[in-house]
This record gives sequence, structure tokens and C-alpha cells, in this order.
Amino acid sequence: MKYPQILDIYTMSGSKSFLGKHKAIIIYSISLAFLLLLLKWLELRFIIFKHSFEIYAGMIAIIFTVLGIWLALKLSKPKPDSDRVETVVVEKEVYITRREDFVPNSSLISQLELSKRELEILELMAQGHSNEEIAAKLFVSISTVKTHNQNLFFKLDVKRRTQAIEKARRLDLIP
Amino acid sequence: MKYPQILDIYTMSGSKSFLGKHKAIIIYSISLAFLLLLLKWLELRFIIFKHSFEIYAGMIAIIFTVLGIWLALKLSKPKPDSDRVETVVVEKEVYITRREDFVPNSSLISQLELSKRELEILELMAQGHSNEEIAAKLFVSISTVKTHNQNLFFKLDVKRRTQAIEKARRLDLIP
DNA sequence: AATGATCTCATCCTTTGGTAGGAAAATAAG
DNA sequence: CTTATTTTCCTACCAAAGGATGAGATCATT
Repeated sequence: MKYPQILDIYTMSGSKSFLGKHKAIIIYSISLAFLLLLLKWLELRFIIFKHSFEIYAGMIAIIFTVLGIWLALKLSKPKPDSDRVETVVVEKEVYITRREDFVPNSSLISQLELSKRELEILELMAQGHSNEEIAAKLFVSISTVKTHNQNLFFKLDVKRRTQAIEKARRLDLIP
Repeated sequence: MKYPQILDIYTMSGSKSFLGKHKAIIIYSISLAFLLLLLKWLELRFIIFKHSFEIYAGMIAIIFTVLGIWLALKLSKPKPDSDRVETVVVEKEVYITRREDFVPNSSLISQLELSKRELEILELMAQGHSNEEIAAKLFVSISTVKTHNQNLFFKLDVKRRTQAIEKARRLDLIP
């Protein structure tokens, strides 16, 4: 019985077209143009109004504030799965950069009050490093890593590192 | 294929005083008023410009988009502790359809000669279960699980379970 | 200057995980 | 039936991870 070891396996990701990638931006631009047209039309229609400028300004302000909020929320939240780039898996020597589009769920991170260091350790953990290796990489002692681990597990409400990894991935805290 | 996942977070926040609570809104209102004044002043000063309206509209749009983004980011972030009465994090069962598009790389699995049992254990491992829990789930002894682990680690050419999980995910052996 | 948060390190102890070696059933496959 | 593989289980030892607790150092904020 032999076990042929695969030295290294790479995967490759295909990305959607430019149109798919910048969908949000395009939609935003179109709606912007549309709104300006609308405003122009309003201008022609209600030019008689005395305080038209104030009305326009207010409308523009409100509309674009809402759009700004929408944009910010859209960009700060991770994309839904259906909108994510699919990874192409080829049989042998295939190259992937899975989750290159990863966007951390920063609001959840701050909600869970995870510190920078804790996140660092979480990532290294998820990459399969031992406490000792993590300590070496971060130039701290194992004790420190363990302490961070404890806080991390408490904040994530888990008991083991494997659980922490699973949960962190699921919640988009780490790639 | 759906995986029963956890997570739902509810946040309840109260506040100290009206002023403290609506600080952001007040600031926003003031800056809004200030900007309108500024624009009024600009109107008086450069009324001669032909395309003044477009300029105003554009400026207002840009400024308020930025403000909207700022507002959204400000509001989406949790308030500091000093301003919070309590944050309750409740977990309950929720179904998330993450990676429902998963297709195991079966050719690679057979290439690595991973047996059914080993794959089962690999999955449970990746879900954060301990050896004891895996043994209980599969109705076998811990010894058995450990043996499978050994073979698994050897076949995957890794040293730790966290490495095994990372590699297995990367190679699409498990979801 | 005081405070709170973060990061750091340590010790002691318990639990879990991993290695090494062997071995007995069950299950295909030839 | 024989052979190879898979699955099962064990003992014993050592390594790694985790829990509890205390405490010093740093840094930003108030």
C-alpha cells in the first residue's frame, strides 16, 4: 500500500466579467443619472416655484444621503453566496485563489469585540499553525498566544480551536 | 445541501441621554444646515453662472453621498461601551445555505486513497468536533478515531488536525 | 493623572490530541 | 477460498492544547 503524496496543489479561480464584478457601481451610476434627469424634468416643470432651489437641494440631499447609506451598507457587507465568484476546480494542477473576494464582516468583528491581535491569531490558527508556530510568527511567547486563545474562545463561545476556525469562517471573520 | 448552522445576533441598546444618543444625528443636522447656508451664499455670489444649478446639484449630491456613507458607517458600528446598556448575543438554529454549491473533488479523493470512514471523520473534524464527539457520533471508540486520524494525517501529509482541515477545504475534499 | 483596553508573560494543572506498535473482525475483489 | 483493504480496538507514552488566575507594560482617552 502506497500513498502517493501530492507535493502541492493549486487551484485557480475564474472571475465573472467586468459587468458582474462592478454591478453595484454600475447600478449606482445609472440611478444617479436617472435622478439627475428626473431633477431636470422637475426643474422644467416647476420652474415657477419660488423656492425651487431649496426644494431641489433638499431632495437631492435626501436622495443622495439614502443612496450613500445604501452604498455603504452594500459595500461593507459581504456579498451573498449567489453573487460570489465561483471557483473552477480542475483535476490535477489547478490554481485557485479561493475567496479572493473575501470581505471581513467588520461590524460583527467589532460586535464580538475581537481585537487585532486576536484576529491575527485566529487567522494563523485557521491556516493550521500550532500555538508554538503562531508564537514564533508573532514574536511572542506561547503563553501570550494561549491567553489570546482563551479570550478568543470565550468571545466566540467555543471550546476548541477547530470550533473557533469553523465558526470564524462561517461568520466571515476570516477568509 | 443545507447545513444547519448557528447564529443570530440580537442587539439591544439603550442610552444615557437624548443628547448622547442622538449625537451623530445632531452633528449631521448641523452640518446639513451649514452646508445649505454655504450653498445659499454660493448662490448669491455666483448667481451669474449659467449652469449654477447643475453645479449645485452635483455638489450637493457628492457631499450628501459622502455624508450618507459616513452616517451609515457610524450607525452600523456598535456604540462604545460607555453608551451601551446591554448587548445580548443569542444563538439559535438558523439555516444558512453556505457552499451549497459544493462538489467534492472525488478524483483527488481517490487519488489520495481516502476511505469513506476517513472522509466522514475529516468532515466532523472540520466541523469542530473533538475525537470523543466524533467517536460518539460514529458509534466507535476513541481509539478507532485516533487510528483513522493517523492514517488521515499521513495521507494528507499533515501533522495536525487543523492543518488537515485547512488542506481538505483548500482541495475541496470537504465543504 | 487616572482609566480602560490591549498585549504581554508566567505558573500550575487538566484535558485533548498525536505517535507507535500490535491485532482482530468485516468486507470486497480476484 | 485467498488476499488485500477497511474498519475496528487496545495499551502506553509523550506532545499539544486548554483553563484559571495573577500581573506587568503600553497606549489612547478623558
